[in-house]
Amino acid sequence: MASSPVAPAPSGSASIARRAAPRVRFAPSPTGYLHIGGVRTALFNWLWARKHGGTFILRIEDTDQERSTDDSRKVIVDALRWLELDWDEGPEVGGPHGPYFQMQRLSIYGEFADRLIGRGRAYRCYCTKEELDAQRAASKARGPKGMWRYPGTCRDRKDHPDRPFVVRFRAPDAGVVTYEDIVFGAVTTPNSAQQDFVMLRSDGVPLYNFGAVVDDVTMGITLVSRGRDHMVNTPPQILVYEALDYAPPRFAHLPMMLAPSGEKLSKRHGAVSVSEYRALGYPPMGVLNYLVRFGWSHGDQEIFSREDLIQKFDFAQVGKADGKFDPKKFADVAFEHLKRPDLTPVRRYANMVRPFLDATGISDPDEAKLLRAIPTVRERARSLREAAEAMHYFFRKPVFDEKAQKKFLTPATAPRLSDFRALLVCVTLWEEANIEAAISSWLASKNLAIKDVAQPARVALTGRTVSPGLYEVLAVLGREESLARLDHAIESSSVS
RNA sequence: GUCCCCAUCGUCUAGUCCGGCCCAGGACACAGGGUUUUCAUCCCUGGUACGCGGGUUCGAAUCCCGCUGGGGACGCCA
Repeated sequence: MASSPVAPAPSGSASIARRAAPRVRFAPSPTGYLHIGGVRTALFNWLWARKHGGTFILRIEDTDQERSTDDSRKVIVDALRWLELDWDEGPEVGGPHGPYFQMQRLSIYGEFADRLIGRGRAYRCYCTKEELDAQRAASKARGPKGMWRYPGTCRDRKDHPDRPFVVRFRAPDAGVVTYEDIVFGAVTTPNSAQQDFVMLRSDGVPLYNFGAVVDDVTMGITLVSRGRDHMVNTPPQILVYEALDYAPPRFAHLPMMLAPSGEKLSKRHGAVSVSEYRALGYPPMGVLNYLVRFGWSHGDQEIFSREDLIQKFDFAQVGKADGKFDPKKFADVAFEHLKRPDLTPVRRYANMVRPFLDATGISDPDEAKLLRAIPTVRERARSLREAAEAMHYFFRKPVFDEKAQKKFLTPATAPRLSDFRALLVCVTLWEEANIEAAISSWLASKNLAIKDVAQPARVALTGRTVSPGLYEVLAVLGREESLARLDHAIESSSVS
């Protein structure tokens, strides 16, 4: 297998040999939704590639045919696209090292397995699953402390051309594997702890520790970053690299993200999939920002734009300790992104909030009005869903909240509202500052405070007692619409 | 049982590599207060942490050892 073409080395005279552009990958198995912990892994890899002008590869590890589904593949791809974690090679974009689905690479694994068998580093094992299961059960029965390991029954057995077999790796009996983890430092594991693991199933489909290595080798992966739960797989994988005569890539394991309770983060702890967070109305960068700060830090900085992150991210600042997911902190980080126009420009905000507006029945909001409305709801909406809830009444006739109407739109308040409307008619240039100025002088002349009209006017204009500032609401609504709503409210107050 | 990893406020973390600037800083959360036309935003104040025990040192959150606690793995799952 040809080693992969990487970026050309800097020309000869350069005294400092620069490391070649990294090739990293995210390799999910399409067996469900895209877990938020998986996103963090994808993000760190993506960041590393983008920072160093490297290549980010998406590889689908679909060898578990029982659980893999095409739907799930689609969900993962959609989620990554939504998060804008774009891949340079992989499904839908192709690339020179494909295919990027493991089930389409079966012949490659077969080749590599044969090579290992030829070198005596792997062998065919004819033990049946039933036999092995029986042995496992027996050892379990012998005592709770006896964990079963494959005893190497077929290590020196002769080949049976007519019997089904799996291919096992021949693990060394002595020695150690040591590797330098970028985040955890030197990790040494004795080979005596390894066993002859299965590389290829009886149907020729590879298992994780073999498939991943073959793919990483043939795809030219230079750095593998994955969850700490995979750290135990690294020594056996390194053994395979060595048996194959390839230099292993660098490894950077990531501490795990647990549920607030300290358990493994799963569905029963609430939203864990990207699609759920998306549906809840959190912006992609909010999700990414929370995730990146989980296990990584850049001094005291909490909030990052995508560009900022690419510039500042480094595995050197990744911590080793596992942590617990905090929904409140998550919501706050997401809110910060929604609040700040420098992080979420108004047009982007508009695009993101539209589907949520649509869900409230506003399918084609007036663009100019939407752009005017967004700044007024930014700081009171912690999610896009809340944003839609906080502004849908700008786009349709308000429905009066019953209690609000009873309290603020009464025959007693009607005259004041009429006065209020009359003064607004005189405002020629309909802008917030002008509106405010006009109202202020009217208030002064009448010896009133804004308090005295604000709530009735608010209910008249929005239907509710809670809304952005009165002047802002008027400005968003526009002259005609404001006057019309006031008219309607005055009418219904006098009637009641 | 075997192997691997980890350990600073309730939570995410800075500080740990190169010991003194840390009687430990930031953020979220929590409690109290302020600004305010509603709701928010915003601002101020407060409490709470270096798991324990030994070393080394003039001096340790920082270095070493042990303990305890937590996590991961031991599949024809990934």
